[in-house]
Amino acid sequence: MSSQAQKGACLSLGKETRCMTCSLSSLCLPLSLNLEDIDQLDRIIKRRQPLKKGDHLFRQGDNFDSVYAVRSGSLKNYIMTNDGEEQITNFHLPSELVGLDGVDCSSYPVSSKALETTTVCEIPYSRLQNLAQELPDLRNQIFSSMSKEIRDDKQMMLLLSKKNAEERIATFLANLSSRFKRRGYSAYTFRLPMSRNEIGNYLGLAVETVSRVFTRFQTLQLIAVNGKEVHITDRQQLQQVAGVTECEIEQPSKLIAS
Amino acid sequence: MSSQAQKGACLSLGKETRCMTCSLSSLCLPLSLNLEDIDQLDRIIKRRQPLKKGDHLFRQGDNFDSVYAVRSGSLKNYIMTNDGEEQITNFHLPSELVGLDGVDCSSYPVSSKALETTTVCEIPYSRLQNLAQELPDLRNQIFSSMSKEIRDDKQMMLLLSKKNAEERIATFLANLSSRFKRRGYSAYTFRLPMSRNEIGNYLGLAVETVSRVFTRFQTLQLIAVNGKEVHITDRQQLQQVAGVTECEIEQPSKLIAS
DNA sequence: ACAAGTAGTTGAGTTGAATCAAGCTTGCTA
DNA sequence: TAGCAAGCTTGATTCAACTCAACTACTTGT
Repeated sequence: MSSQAQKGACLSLGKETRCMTCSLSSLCLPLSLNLEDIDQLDRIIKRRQPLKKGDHLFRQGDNFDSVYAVRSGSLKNYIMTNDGEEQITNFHLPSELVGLDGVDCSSYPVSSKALETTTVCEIPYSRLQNLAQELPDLRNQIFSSMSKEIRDDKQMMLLLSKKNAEERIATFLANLSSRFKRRGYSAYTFRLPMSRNEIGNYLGLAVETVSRVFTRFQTLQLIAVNGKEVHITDRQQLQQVAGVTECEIEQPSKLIAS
Repeated sequence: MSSQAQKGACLSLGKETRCMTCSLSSLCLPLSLNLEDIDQLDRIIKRRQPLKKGDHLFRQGDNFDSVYAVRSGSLKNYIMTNDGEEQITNFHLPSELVGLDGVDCSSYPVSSKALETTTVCEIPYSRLQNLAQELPDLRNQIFSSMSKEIRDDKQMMLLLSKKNAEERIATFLANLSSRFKRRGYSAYTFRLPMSRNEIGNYLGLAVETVSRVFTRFQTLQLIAVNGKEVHITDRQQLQQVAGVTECEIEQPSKLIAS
């Protein structure tokens, strides 16, 4: 478990860790920043102590000062409803940026909590802002990340407003599969970092429904599940149930493609 | 109808229209750009011929080249599902920016269609990008708009995944009310620019359900409806049904507040 | 001014997912 | 390693919203 969590982390840990040598840099900095630019970015990034499962990276209402890149582990972001219920708005895997939705607020509009032992790179926003002025590529990268988040959110709205339970879960699994694949893990066998409860919360379904659909998908030979371990037996069929074509699941951005 | 649509438009129409004299500038450019900055922005903005009801501002897949500010009228943005159904992701009222979710794509990820006669200011993205490099305030303004959109999207997810039909419609009406108020219209009496069908599509409800809830709200003396004309009789109660506090409906951004 | 189509309302019946309830499994800790 | 709590699964029942259907009220075009 610990070894799996480390796979996505930087090659050399400790104080000497640099963006330039980080195995994630091609994902969290997909544009071709030149070496000098990377070096500048490197200098403002703080490496933090790992978060333990259940620790908060930040809480809704906390003073907004930094954005974060996940290095290993995973996070859930959630907002609170008036009656104290939580609504999960996102799960974050290694290389993904967290906290950009706080940019124009004095405080974070969501809470972010570790689902397992998790390490992040902290990027103080005020310094990022200064740096963005000098580095057009970096600035575009931030625009790009935000714009991707907006697009993903629209897809999520579609899911929540039009898809039934089976389609939601198929979409969720196919999406996770693509994200793991992109990060060099298997697209077919992976471990869910979140509970059934959290999946249901995120997808707008009751836990029981999540459980039932998992069982149904196993009967249909689409997946094989053992606790949190998932094996996708028929990826194509799963994507068909999801009602999406491959490219919709994780659309490569213009900048990555070029 | 036409006169109402014009209220939000620039004070002087025609070729001489300038951001500086536009009654919307405090909304679409809420930060304190200095006069020189506004002048620079002014030079890159194109005023377009009004769109007629049903005209597209752009279509999903169109080459991304500009973002737009609505001057008068209204737009709906929508994505297409695989089976050709549309999912409305947003309605846009005067002063709101449209098209920012295309920033890191070569093409718009959504379509945008006029709900009535609508005028927009076109801002060519390549030139905005150059300008953003020189004007930190403008750059922050763009970050800010995108980040607000992300926050709104999260609230929409909460609505779609946790709220029932009554809560959804109350939230929708309370939100529109706040947006009209902010633009100098009445918060209590306004005209819905969209059909019941479009409201249902947006909120993840059947048309019939929208209609029934409208009727129920009238019986409860929360609102009075006559076709597309809505009068809010008990705003406080409506907000209570919506399950939000006033500030959540249209959260002022840090930049506007400061 | 009228016909025809579109948008909105209302009622009846159906249904997919929620809720309630109970049993099972896993993992922690004392 | 026994005992307990939390997470997960499965079944039975309920219910909010959907679908289908019929009717009414507006538009719009000729």
